[in-house]
Amino acid sequence: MPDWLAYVPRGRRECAYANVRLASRVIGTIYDDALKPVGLRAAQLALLWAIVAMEPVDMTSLGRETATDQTTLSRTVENLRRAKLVSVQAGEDRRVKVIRLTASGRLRFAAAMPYWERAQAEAAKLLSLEALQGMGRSIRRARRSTATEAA
Amino acid sequence: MPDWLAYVPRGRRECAYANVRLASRVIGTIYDDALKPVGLRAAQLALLWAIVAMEPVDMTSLGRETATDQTTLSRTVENLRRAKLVSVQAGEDRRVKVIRLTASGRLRFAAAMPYWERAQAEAAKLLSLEALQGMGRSIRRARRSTATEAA
DNA sequence: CGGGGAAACTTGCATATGCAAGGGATGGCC
DNA sequence: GGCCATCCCTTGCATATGCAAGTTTCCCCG
Repeated sequence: MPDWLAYVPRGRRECAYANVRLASRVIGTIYDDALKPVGLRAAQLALLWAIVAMEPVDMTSLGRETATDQTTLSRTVENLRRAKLVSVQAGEDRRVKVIRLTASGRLRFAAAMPYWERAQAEAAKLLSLEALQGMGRSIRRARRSTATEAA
Repeated sequence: MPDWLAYVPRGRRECAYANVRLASRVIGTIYDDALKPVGLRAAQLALLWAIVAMEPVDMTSLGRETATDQTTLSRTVENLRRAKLVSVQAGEDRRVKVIRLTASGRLRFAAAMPYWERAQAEAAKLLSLEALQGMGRSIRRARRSTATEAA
């Protein structure tokens, strides 16, 4: 048997990325389906959620907290802006863009919540939300500490 | 405090999708970086890996096992084909496409393994690979049973 | 055999994702 | 006051992702 065959995912050596991406796709589909009635994609609600928690917020902070590349945010935020869910204004420092929810963004966010609840319940049937939460916490903690030591 | 504020992720109600997507992005970056020397993206290695395990395999089976939409596969497999890592031929049933690794696909896969090991080790610092594996298993199990009951 | 429906894949469109490179604004340093 | 390094964001390119709709091939049933 050639060496590389030993790496084939038989037994217990599974690729961490393959697992997390599988989970991401499956869970994402659940949320996308559930949120269809409010016309939001799962990723959009997640981004709105972060903005709700942080507003008024600039692109850089948002990227840092959500571990998202600037360039991705630049465009996903623009999508939310086109949908009139957020406003984007130049800050006092005019390099900075200040992002806020609009009134209709708040309404849409609130309207999404019951559907989000259902998706969350659906997801809970597939995997442990607690495990997921632990995973998120541990990643965020690790990122914070590496950011600190890099500074 | 308006009702919707209660849903802001303070305390313990975190969105499952936000967590899994965060993990997916962070882990994906680790693997992408690690695999740069062999010129593979993490997603491409994951797909090659599935093909290695299943070849010769058709699009539909590959999609079922990896929980990937047909249309996504249609294009990601085409990318691998352009890179000459896999071959795609019409099956006996000419609707079916039969996917196999090429010789150079095998070499590249083998070459990627040491870098994959490093990425895997790096990922293990951020989260529990065992937890991730359990999550993957539980999702796959659930999907199999729903597929069965739908049949 | 000859339709018609079903199966397997592809194409059109839209979003998300990120690296490399670019553009404008700031601020510190002279 | 002017210059340049730096910061913040955007654009160009490439990949991944999936729904809706289309195309080709197959097979069953009459």
